[in-house]
Amino acid sequence: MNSLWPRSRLLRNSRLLRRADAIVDAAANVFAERGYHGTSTQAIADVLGLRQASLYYYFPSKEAALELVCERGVDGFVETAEAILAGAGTPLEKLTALIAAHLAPNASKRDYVKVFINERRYLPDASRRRIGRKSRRIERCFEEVIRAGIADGSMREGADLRLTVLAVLGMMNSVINWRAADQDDASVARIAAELSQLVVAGLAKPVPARKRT
Amino acid sequence: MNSLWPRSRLLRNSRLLRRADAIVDAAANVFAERGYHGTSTQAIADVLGLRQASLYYYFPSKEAALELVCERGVDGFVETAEAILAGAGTPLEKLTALIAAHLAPNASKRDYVKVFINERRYLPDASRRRIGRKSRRIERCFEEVIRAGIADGSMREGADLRLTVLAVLGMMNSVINWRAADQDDASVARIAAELSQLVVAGLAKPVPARKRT
DNA sequence: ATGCATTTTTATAGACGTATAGAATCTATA
DNA sequence: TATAGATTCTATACGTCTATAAAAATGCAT
Repeated sequence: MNSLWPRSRLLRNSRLLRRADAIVDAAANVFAERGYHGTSTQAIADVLGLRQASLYYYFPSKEAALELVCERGVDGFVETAEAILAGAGTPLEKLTALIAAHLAPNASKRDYVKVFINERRYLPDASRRRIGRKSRRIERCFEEVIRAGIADGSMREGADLRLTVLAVLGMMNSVINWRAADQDDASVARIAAELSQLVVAGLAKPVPARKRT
Repeated sequence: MNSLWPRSRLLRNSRLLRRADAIVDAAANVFAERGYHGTSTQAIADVLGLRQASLYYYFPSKEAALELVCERGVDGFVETAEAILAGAGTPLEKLTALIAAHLAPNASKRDYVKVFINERRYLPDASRRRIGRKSRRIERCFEEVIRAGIADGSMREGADLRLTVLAVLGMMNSVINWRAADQDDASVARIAAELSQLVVAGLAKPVPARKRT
């Protein structure tokens, strides 16, 4: 009749996890604002109305906190991207979907994404590499979709694939640093639409096709 | 017959300036690698084989050093961009030239540019605003050239101008963070060409024009 | 060589930052 | 309400960091 853990332990865990979540959220907030090295554990505690030393009940070190934040910052990106790649649609449609999906967390997880983008380089080697592997999987999704587009004739050949992907990712990742924090989710969708348009069609006006009939 | 200052003073100044240059160069180097807040004045001194306290003969504070580095990082960008805008050429040609000019310092002033891009947000308010004004002048150059392109029919209408400019700048500014440091100047030119192509033409294959004759 | 100005060093004040230990307080439940 | 365990607090060790002051060393013109 007993479950694996006593009820109290489950309760404890759920409360602990909720609180831990709030702590990491505060860390993300301050890291995003002032950068990892510019943030003192005191500043994180201030956001929560906690004492500086109390944080160490929830994580063993400041570095560990950064790791948690970055983890959440990149979480879901890979899965979503790979799902889009595996799903239905033309390469051009998938590219547009990838861009929209990549930008969506700009609204829902702003601080986490910002920290992931700007501060992950300060992670200790081990976790930086682990997280770097995820980044590379995302890059590969974009690569694959463009490769497919070239193969089926919908995208132009001749571009340096890797370079193009890094450029497009760089463009998308810059958004977190210039989009106003107080804008709504719709603004992210609008940005995604504009960036897709830019990446797919470019700025030049297409040569008008001769009469179709 | 006397110049404004005695010869010794000029000599002093030129030597002082050369040395100051080396100091700022070392600061740029370490700031670029570890970030502003991740850098101790000790680390800068180590690069030079100097004692930590000796740095303060050349600048009054670490913040002042960051300011000098950022200053040099953005220096020339505005002038070059405005010159291109004022010069001859079609908007599309000018856009390509702007992109090439914006990327060129990636090779020649790598550390300075990297610090300007990644660390300027840690500048004290006054200098951050001053340097921010320069950034906005650069943005305006891109805006103007696209506006001109739309006006003369060479670029497509309907895009959000400001958003497009920020995206293109974000794309270009990301280069400093992913281009391998040990590559030659030619690689920057190649990247510039690719990015121009991407921004101008997009990834989609143009609909083949019906027979021209 | 001497003397003056420049540059660098030593020494250190004083603030701040991370992390630990153990005491105090809170919470849920019997 | 008494108790056990969870959470937070106080106090503090200990290292690191920026910046200053004064002494020492160096370079240079005469």
